[in-house]
Amino acid sequence: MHQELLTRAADVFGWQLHADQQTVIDAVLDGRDAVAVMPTGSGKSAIYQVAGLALDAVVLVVSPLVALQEDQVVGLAEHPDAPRAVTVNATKRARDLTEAWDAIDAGEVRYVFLAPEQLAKPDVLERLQQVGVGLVTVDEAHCVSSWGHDFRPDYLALGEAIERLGHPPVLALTATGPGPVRDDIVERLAMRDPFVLATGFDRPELRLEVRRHEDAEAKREAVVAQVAGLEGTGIVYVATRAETLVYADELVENGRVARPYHAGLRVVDREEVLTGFHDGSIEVVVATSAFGMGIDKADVRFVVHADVPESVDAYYQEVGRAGRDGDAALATLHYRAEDLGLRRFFASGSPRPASLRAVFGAVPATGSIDRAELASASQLAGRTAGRATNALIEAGVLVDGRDGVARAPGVPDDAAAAVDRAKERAHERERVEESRIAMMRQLAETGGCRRQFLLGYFGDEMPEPCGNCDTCTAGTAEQTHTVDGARDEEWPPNADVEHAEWGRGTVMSTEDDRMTVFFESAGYRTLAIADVEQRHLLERV
DNA sequence: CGGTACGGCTTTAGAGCCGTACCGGTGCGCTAAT
Repeated sequence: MHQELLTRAADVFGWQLHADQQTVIDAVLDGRDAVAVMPTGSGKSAIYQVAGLALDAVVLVVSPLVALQEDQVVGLAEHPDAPRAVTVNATKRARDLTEAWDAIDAGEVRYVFLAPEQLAKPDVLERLQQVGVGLVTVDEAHCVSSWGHDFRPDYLALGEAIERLGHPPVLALTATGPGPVRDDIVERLAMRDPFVLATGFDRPELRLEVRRHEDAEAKREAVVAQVAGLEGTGIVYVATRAETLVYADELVENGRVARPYHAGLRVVDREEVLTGFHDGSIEVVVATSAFGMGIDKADVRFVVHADVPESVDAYYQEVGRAGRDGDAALATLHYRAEDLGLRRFFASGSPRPASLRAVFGAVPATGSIDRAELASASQLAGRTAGRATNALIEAGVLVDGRDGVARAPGVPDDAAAAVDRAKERAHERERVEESRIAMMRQLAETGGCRRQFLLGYFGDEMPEPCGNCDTCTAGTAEQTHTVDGARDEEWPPNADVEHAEWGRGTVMSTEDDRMTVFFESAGYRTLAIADVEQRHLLERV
């Protein structure tokens, strides 16, 4: 990287960039797409901010939460020599929005922060096309994979929006990107031969524990008793909004300064909890998964899961909020197999066939239709229409085109066949989701080292048990894990394989007599290595 | 999928059991009512 740019980064922002950051900056300045998977706090934002110093065009930053965008703009404005940054979103007053766009048009703005929903609006895209975008950054890029399909459909249309901006270099940033998620991001954002950087996932200062329960009542008592006795600040994650209230009450009765947090609270209450947590006046936040992105407190001492998370990815993100200062921290999962039921329910909501038919029927046989028009033409709620549309696009019967959604070329006019294909594809997705829950179950139920399992899931091999988890302490980890170098050579992590029924897959990890493979159509599958070898279940491809 | 609330039932009046219906997470943008 040029010394000149390093000097400017130091002058403007006061940063000494480390080698990882520099290689990614070099890649995007060379015009390449890039994916950077780096832990929170390792300076991901510095990558696009410094790249922006070297570019003479707008740096678009797609970010999931408006509140985070405002924080980033404030953060940039604290550096007097930093280029100007603005946000574009629906919460802004009309006058401020006009002023922001005027400044963008006049070339006075370098960083533009917005949510993917903005890029779904034709006028926003048109104005950005005219002013010219030099780099598209997708922050928290795992949202593309986890939210795009149903919750926030506009995430899936990002790839098309990027094409319409002339495909400037695309930079995807996330802290959680195991192979399958990374591949999904690359595909959805239509990235071309991206430079991929994934730095270490291990957080050795976190002690990992799982406590198993049979009875729901006993579990609740155990959680309250544990958290009441823990030192310092922490987070208790629960599955439902109602539980945040129950646990917060019980913790208060047990002498802790605890507050509930979930997305249904009034904005002022949410802000109060966030502020109190950050300044230390609130010791324990009992929260649903809404309490997450943007939490940046160094001295969180514990994360306790009162309910099992939906995936290993979610678990790792949530426990990763403890111990950012590098001091010892505790992550305890209170596990009941029955709690997985709620996760299955959340994962099971494929679009109804009637919605698929309505959307397909509303797309003209020739030409295309705007996504917003599609919702009204199909007489469905916006979100239902968006999900059904994405399901049809995923199934390949519709395409996201320049002027909206259109019939895929070469696909028959037959609505029933189109709906069947989309149903089949949605079913595949459900199988993948179920397999992710199954991996969470394995992590909770394994007698092996938790950290070895966790790192294996992220494609990082850890040769020895970690010594800082409950199974290592209990001694079961040592018994369970046997490293077999020869086997590892034959089925190394990230090897591409083919299975007769499940098709193409990627080896995630091998342990004991089993190996875990991620299949695009069937998700995570654990195979007995003896079977694989004797019955030739897998082929290297 | 699993928990809970509730209505109806009974070896019928006070309490417990059973079956059924319902509910459950994440945020953007926009609109209507205040």
